[in-house]
Amino acid sequence: MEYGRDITKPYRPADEMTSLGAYQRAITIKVTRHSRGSILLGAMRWSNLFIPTLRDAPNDAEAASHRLLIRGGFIRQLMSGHYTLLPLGLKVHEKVAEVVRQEMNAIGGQEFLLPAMHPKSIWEASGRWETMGDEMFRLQDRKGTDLALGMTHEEVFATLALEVNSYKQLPQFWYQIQWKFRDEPRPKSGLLRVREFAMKDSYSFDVDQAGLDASYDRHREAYIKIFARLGLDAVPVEASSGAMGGSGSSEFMVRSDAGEDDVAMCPTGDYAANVERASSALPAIEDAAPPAAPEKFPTPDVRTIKALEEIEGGAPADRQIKTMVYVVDGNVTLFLVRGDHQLNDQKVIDTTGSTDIRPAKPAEALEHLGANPGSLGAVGVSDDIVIYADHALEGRTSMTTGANEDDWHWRGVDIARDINVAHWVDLRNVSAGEACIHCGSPLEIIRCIEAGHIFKLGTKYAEAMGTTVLDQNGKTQTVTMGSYGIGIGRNMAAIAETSHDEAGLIWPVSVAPYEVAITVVKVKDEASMEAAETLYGELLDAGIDVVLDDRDERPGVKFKDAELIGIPYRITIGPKALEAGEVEFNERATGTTTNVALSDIAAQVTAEITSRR
RNA sequence: CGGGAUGUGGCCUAGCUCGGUAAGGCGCCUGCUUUGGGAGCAGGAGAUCGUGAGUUCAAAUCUCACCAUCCCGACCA
Repeated sequence: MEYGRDITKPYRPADEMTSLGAYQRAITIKVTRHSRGSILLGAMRWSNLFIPTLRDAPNDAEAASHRLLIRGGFIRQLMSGHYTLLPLGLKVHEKVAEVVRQEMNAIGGQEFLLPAMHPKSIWEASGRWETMGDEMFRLQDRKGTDLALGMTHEEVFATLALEVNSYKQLPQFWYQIQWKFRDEPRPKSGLLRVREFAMKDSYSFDVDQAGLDASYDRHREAYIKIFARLGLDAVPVEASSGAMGGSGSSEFMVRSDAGEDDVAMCPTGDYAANVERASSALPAIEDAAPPAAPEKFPTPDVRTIKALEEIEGGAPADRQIKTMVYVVDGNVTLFLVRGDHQLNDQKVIDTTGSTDIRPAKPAEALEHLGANPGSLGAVGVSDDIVIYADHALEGRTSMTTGANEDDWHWRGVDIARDINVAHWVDLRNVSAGEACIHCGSPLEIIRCIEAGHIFKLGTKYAEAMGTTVLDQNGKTQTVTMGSYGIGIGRNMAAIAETSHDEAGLIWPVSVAPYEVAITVVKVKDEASMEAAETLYGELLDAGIDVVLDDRDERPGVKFKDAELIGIPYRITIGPKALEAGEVEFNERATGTTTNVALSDIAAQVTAEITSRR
């Protein structure tokens, strides 16, 4: 009897499988919308599958997830930021999406599917046709009408919600899993940051703030469950709301060097925030009593904090005021932080509420302040220059700062007395080792992947679209919205990034491309192949997503592939053990192998897998 | 957009300094041998050396331009 490449000899049902339609149905992974139980599993013989594994990763792939997803035959790049999901990649992607879908449904989410292409008008209504800038892909149709490829869907959903008219219909949780297009300035690390990707985006609609708070909390809990099921250790952290606006947001962060965000975390777990908005407690500094007025003193060639520390009559960095000159909405604006602190750009954006921000050019500083960078300060500047100062400078006296005259500085500056601060705000970067604002423990700064982000949007978009309902008093109320996002492919990459070893990927059962592989050591051994086919049928019947490795390859090749691809369990059928009525059962994550009676293996594997879904 | 790097069969690389018409490994095809950890032998297919221009008797190699990709910084799921 011939095995191996013979696709005309399926396990079952033999007659059905000979029709092309039945065969296609069988090999198609179909994930239905409502429950895990209805995931239909295909007939999967490895000898017929397209799983192009590679021994070497392309040299321009650096991130572990990127390398392994390519080597394992999950993805291929078409161009920068655009990836093809190969059959194996699509299976994982669908399973991640299905976990998300189930948890959204569990909190009452209703699934939609919105167009990816939008008219200019709705983006103009929210003001984002302008503010999204180059991030938005734009195009025109044959009539010359301006269109955009959707990068998010607040506008469209808020428009749909025009048909909700009564508070009695609220809250509503609406979501979709759909493609987003973002013209990222720098796509990177395989699936971690791309320009075209599937996102689950959901939106809540409530009559009031209390309703929004509750909707937000329900999403937060759903997200915690989602990440737990995906095998991701995702920590909710306080986040900046960025371009979305709104009153608050949390990011779900997965610790990884491949990430792009830094999170300040208290080791006790009582505080975690993106450095874009993190704060910390600083020890108080005792200042000497200031002189009656600041003193100007010569500082030839001093242009840096460090140089000012070292010069005769200078001051340590924590007694200096660093003056950063920016242009905000066209106006020169000063941001002051302590000399040893770093200005955080996101905090500048968040506190000013503007996205039109750039550092001033030296010529602009010279024009408005009278000196070049290195000698700039806020003492005695014109009243029409708005000054923001960091909290760490509040109450400080006897400070040193630039005198707005090259080669001169002030000392003895009493900030309250000498500088006209308009806004006392948080502007500085938190550094590792600074004290937690809750418990005083030293904070750690941890590199993370942003796996999800939830926002309290408030009424911004509903107002723009005119989305209102009548409340219990018959009064018109603008609905208040939340929006909640999870990148499907990004999460897939995050799992790969955090769960692999030298041999390859280690998928959790919940998203594994196959739950178990049956590896036939010697396909030409009839007894082996028969046992394998029988077991394969039993597992299919039990609803297990199983692949039969019936390739006529040496066993080493098959073991390596199964490990690279990260299939959680492997059943090895070899002639010797089989004579004793046994097969090997191997767990990918631990590497443990046990011999199990052939008669017991199906039940044991099924129990193991179903307990881990 | 600023800085750095790279582009040679499907994948990894050599060749480039010092021009002479492309080499090896993996993979693929055929045959034989092999069969519990990426097999061996023999034969074979597959490359306008990113694109274009220039220099030269001659360009993968030198020059210029462009394109693409990756990495580091400003943005976000």
